[in-house]
Amino acid sequence: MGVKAGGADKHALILDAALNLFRHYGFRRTSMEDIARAANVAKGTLYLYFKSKDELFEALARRLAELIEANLKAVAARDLDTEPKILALFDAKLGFLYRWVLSSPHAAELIDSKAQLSATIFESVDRDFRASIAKVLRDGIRRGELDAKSAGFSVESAAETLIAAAYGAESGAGSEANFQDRLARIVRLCLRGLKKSA
Amino acid sequence: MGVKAGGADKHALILDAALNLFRHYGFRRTSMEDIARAANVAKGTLYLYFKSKDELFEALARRLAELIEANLKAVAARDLDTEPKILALFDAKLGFLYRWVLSSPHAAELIDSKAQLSATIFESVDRDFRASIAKVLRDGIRRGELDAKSAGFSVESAAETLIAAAYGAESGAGSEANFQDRLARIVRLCLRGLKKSA
Amino acid sequence: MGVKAGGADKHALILDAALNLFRHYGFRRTSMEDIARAANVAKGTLYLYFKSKDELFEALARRLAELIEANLKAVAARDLDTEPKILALFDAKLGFLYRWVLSSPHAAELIDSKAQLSATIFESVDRDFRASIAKVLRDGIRRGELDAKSAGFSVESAAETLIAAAYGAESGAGSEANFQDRLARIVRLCLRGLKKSA
Amino acid sequence: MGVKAGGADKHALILDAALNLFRHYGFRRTSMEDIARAANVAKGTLYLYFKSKDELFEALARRLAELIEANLKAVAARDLDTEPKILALFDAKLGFLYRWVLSSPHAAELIDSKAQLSATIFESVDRDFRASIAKVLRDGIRRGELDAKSAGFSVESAAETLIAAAYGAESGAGSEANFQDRLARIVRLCLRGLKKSA
DNA sequence: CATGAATGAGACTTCATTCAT
DNA sequence: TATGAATGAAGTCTCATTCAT
Repeated sequence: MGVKAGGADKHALILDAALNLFRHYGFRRTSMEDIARAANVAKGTLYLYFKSKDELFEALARRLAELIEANLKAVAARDLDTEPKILALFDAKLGFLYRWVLSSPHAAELIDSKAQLSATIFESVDRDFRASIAKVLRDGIRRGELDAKSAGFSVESAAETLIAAAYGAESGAGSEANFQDRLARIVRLCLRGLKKSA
Repeated sequence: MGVKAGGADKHALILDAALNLFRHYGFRRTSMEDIARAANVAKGTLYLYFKSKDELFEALARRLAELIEANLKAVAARDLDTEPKILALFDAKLGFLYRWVLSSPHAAELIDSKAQLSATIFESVDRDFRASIAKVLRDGIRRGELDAKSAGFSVESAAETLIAAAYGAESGAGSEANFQDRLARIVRLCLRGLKKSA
Repeated sequence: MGVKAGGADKHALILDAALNLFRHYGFRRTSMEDIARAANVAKGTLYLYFKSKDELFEALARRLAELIEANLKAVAARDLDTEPKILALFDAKLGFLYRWVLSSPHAAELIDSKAQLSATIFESVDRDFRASIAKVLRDGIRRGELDAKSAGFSVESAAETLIAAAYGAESGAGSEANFQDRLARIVRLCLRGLKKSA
Repeated sequence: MGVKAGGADKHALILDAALNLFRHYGFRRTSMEDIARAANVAKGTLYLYFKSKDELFEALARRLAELIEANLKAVAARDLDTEPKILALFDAKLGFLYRWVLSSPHAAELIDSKAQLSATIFESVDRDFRASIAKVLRDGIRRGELDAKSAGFSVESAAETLIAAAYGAESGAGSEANFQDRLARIVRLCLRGLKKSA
């Protein structure tokens, strides 16, 4: 996952192996045995680093969340126009997620696996993300490009709606290119819906 | 699923029990034993009606698809304005799906379970759905309410984008009310994006 | 089994179907369902004619035994030389058995299935058979062709030994032609061993 | 099987337990649970050593084949007269098989169980065996004791016929003593049939 | 820290047999 | 007699987790 653990950090090594297998075979079809083999450690070793298969999965989710958080921070610092910025933010979160999880044929299972769990982990990321999007919208409104109010939306509602719509870009996208396309079109369409009507 | 089979039609009885359990516990956590118990039949009886657990699931998917198809047909026949019609169509498909599947904490697993399978089964429904949405958009354009072209979309592209966006209404909606709200807002926002810019 | 039951005698009809299936798929791999289907009756009907699967098998064995007994009687009445008569007797029993049972890839299972059972059923056939063979040997001795004594055998012992040897003709014969060949050679060799040493 | 593994070699321990149970109850009537219990291991442990019940059986067959092969080699090296040698060879193969398999009431099933499988495994043993028998016959011919040709047999045909006949010693022998008796008589009778007719 | 043999609950599926019609 | 839907015991195999070394 970007972090190509050499051999020292078994924790990361195991997580890498696990993510890889989960993406290819799904959570359930991947046995602890498989993970151990892929990580070149003994089965028992997994339990030295993770209390259970579920906790291993949780750690994975946590790591993804951290990486996304970092991505978001980096994008937030960049100076971009409204639409490019929105797109960049979506790419930092959704795009990243797509590449590492959603593109898997077992995405659904992975997301489901411990839905509540993931929810907790991604909560703060989601909050930050919503705030970032809202901020961009607010900037756009301040600059007179957008006008949520006349469209009947509060800024928060507009942000939430935009985000929800963007999540739809994944459903059955098939390829990342297609996913990016859809995402761009959804964003474009929604932003147009938020434009000041002359 | 609406059809509360009395005791005669065991096929439906079993499917009802299964859907119920799948929604509550997910596909894998629901054993054939559980289904049998819930349907008040013996384990072996399940195999008189369905060759395997997978086929049982398939039958369930097929039934959902049929019901959705029927819903869509009914809505398509109604005479409504653009936005209400779009919403009604989405409700006939997404709303229905939400109520029976997506609202489950195990929705993802259910959708994933036999992704390819479901894909095949829902293919024709999806096609019809896309066609219906596109038709409404075309009508809107003809009546001068919408103008996809000036928004930079072909009708097909607009329909696809709208549909994708609408699918996002589900992600973490939490409750049907919230889901309906989001859906309405997404549709409103997107349609506004397709309005003729004065 | 020669008796091609028309439709009146369900008893025989079922046995025919069963033997056929047993030969092709073995006792265990043949379900009562299969037999019922092949016999064009309902599963429950089987239980009107046979108390259980085992009893059905038993009836089959009994029928085979009867047919063999009849065969033996017919051959015993024929006027033949020593070797041809021995061969004819073996064909009436072993050959018949080979054609209907031993040639099956599941012969072993069929023979085993209820070994004790079959033993009882075939006991009298075996006794008659041994007696017939012994009689032929005695005739041969009387005619001066054979001389069991100088070979170190009593007539009974010679008969038993010859029969045992002949049973070996089946083991891995592969085809009936091969089986017949082996049988002929074994008989020839053994009879030569019983010849008066000049 | 002679090798009473203490507790270290579970592989052998399991095979011993399995052979024992198979002999008493047959292949199918013996469940993996039974084998596990008899070997004092957990069900899952069986699958650490054998991929499936069938493979367990296969391993058993292979082990028997190896032991027989060793037996044959030992006997082949001994310097014995024609008849004793033939008997010793038969005992090394058939006798051994009788003691470990054929004496079981479920012998047939065991032999049948995976007939093709066993066939492959025992193929080379059988080939060696046939060669050994043929060699003894050839030696006997060279020494002038036997004369296959005047009996109308080639050496190979004589060997094959003798072997086939010997296999008959098993059918319904009842006890090993009886089996050995029959075997001895069959061999004696057949060898007498191959003697030079003065 | 690391190993991997061992465990055993639990899952799916088959099929001989019964019984209400 | 005849039916065939229903039963449920029994069987094979998987895999997360533990623990002695």
